[in-house]
Amino acid sequence: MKLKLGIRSIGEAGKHAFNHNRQIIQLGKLGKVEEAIRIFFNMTHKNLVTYNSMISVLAKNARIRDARQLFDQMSLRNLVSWNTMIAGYLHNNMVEEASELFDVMPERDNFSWALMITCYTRKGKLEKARELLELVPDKLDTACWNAMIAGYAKKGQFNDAKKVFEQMPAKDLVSYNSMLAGYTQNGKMHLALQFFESMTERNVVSWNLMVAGYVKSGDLSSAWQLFEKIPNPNAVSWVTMLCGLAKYGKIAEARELFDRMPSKNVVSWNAMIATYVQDLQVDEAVKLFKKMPHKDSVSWTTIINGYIRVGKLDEARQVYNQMPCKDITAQTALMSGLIQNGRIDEADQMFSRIGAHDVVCWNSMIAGYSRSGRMDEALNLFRQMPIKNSVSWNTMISGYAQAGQMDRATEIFQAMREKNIVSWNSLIAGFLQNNLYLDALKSLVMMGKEGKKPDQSTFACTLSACANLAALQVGNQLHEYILKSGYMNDLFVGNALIAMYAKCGRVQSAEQVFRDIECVDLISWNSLISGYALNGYANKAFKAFEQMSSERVVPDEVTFIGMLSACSHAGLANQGLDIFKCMIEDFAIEPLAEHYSCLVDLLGRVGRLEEAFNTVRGMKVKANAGLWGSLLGACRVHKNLELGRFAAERLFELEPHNASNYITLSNMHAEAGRWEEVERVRMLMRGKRAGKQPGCSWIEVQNQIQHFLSHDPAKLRPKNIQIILNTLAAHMRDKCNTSDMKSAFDIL
DNA sequence: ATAGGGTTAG
Repeated sequence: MKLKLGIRSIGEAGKHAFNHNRQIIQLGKLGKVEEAIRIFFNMTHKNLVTYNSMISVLAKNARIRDARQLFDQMSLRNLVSWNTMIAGYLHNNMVEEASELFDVMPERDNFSWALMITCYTRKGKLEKARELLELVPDKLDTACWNAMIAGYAKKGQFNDAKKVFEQMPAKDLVSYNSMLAGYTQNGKMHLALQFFESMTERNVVSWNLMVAGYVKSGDLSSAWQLFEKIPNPNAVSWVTMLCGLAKYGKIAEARELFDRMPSKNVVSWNAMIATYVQDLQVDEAVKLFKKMPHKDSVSWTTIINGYIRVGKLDEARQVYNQMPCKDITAQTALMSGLIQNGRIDEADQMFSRIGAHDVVCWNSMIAGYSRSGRMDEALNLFRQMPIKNSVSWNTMISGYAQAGQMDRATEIFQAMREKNIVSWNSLIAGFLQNNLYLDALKSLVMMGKEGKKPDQSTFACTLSACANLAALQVGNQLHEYILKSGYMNDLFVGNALIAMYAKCGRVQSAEQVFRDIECVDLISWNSLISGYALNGYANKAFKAFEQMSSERVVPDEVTFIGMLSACSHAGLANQGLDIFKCMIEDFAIEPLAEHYSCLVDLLGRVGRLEEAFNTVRGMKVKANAGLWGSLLGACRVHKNLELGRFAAERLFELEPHNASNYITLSNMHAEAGRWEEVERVRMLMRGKRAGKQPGCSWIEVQNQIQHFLSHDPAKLRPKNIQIILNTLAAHMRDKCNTSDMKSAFDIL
């Protein structure tokens, strides 16, 4: 009797534990770790599964250290406990820790081997994964083989993937899909289609892969055709197609699809909300958010981010406050919102109050400090964070680079164990930002030696640095490199090349690149037009504008900045005015301060100062320093002291520490013989402690950068350069009215 | 009920 009762009570306790274990797992999936932990501690009858489940939940919710602690505390472990812990490390990208456990575990099964192989493939250590695959005792278990195929396929090593695929004794559908994923994820849709059609058996995952592949490669109509043929589309199929439409701006079509979905899950709702957020239609997003039956943390976070993206921080905070269970993602979202609005100290307070930071949260705070130039605080956090990922390291590298501390950036870079493309890009961009071309180029070469191929952003950032520095020689070398590495068809790279050549004064090369690009976009046109403008080719700019219109490319704000500045550089005031009018009336573009700035420059140069000033008075946007600077310059040339003084005073408000504004005004007074005024402005300048940044320019001659500082001692210059400068000065004196050009001679 | 391999949302 007693025994029976005992057994029954154990049975009931077991049932109890069973239910609690399930609860723990479910809460873990919802990200509610704290609640899961509470249940765990309140359980009187914990069994082995309870511990295993708790370890899994902790590991998957950024509490990997707690997970390990619990694992170590267990008096009895089974194989699942070991596998769960290894899976936890896999989830947190901690391969070394996983490998240590794998080495000491008492026995291994197929799960253990597959886990470890996946660990290595995720880190890109394919040789290591391959070694392990050879050692797997059970050759018929497909998971290990499949993990290996996926590893090769994701890296684009199709031949290796295919070899493993053909070698494996028993294939299942996942093996086929892993191969297929390799093709679709790497944009090889031709191969993908071939493989897909050769498959005798397909499931919805195979179809979904194809649709996603077409979406990714920009072939929306093929994606749609395939989507419509899917025998039993599931939620993933619908969401993939929806996001495909959203990606190409077809918001209304995406909504239509959403309304047609037979069964919507949370992900479907979240995808639609994210689509509206991405399109900055936050009100629409909120409407759906309020309607959706079950909100999860992604739904809440999307709305919070949506409000932040449109600058409504208060609304974001309200939503956050209403959120029932604030997980780390939501906390980080709001914290980033504070950072983006420059409220970094509030963000830091919030950071301190967060209990369990994950890597993303640490990284966001570090990025916040780093972007505001507070590198000491960034470093402090970086040192404190328990687990760093590549983003953490890269943030520090670009932070130091922006702060002009390339020695520190290099130190961080060298201390990094696994450098990725972004690390190299950050370092190279840093060198370029700090005018260290040679170091940048050396890094580019070193990067190649270490087996890392530069990507489009390597080229885009190096080219834009070359453009800003007019470093033509480096730009040319990059161009050759780009041609060799096959990135010429990338629009980012192509457009950066156009801009580089244009800014280096090589209009013909810019045109050549423009012609070589297979399918130009608006940015390509804008780069070309700005290039013409910059180099004084107004007629070419006009022609390009006509041609782009005939090809049905619709100009934007930037196009018109280019067009107006083309007119301005060529002294074509009336055409400029016409274009300005056309922009507003025919293209419904609201002029920005930059457009007005061009207009003022345009009118000011030809002496139409009254009109320039009336333009400024009539404008709706706030005038910027560039605009007042143009007006002041024009007033000096055309000797309008009264208006010049007005413009100068606005400039003193906007940039009180910029000495050149004070100097221009004081020179104007001097030229008019008003010596008391000269003294007054000089006093004002001293009062504001305005410092003069010496005028600086440089050109590249035979791979050497030659710097020129205004008023630098002539003896520091090479003799031949000084001779050229003197000759130039003589030419200028010959052509111009000396008193007007006085400032131009400052450099000589 | 807890651990592995292929597809979707922040």
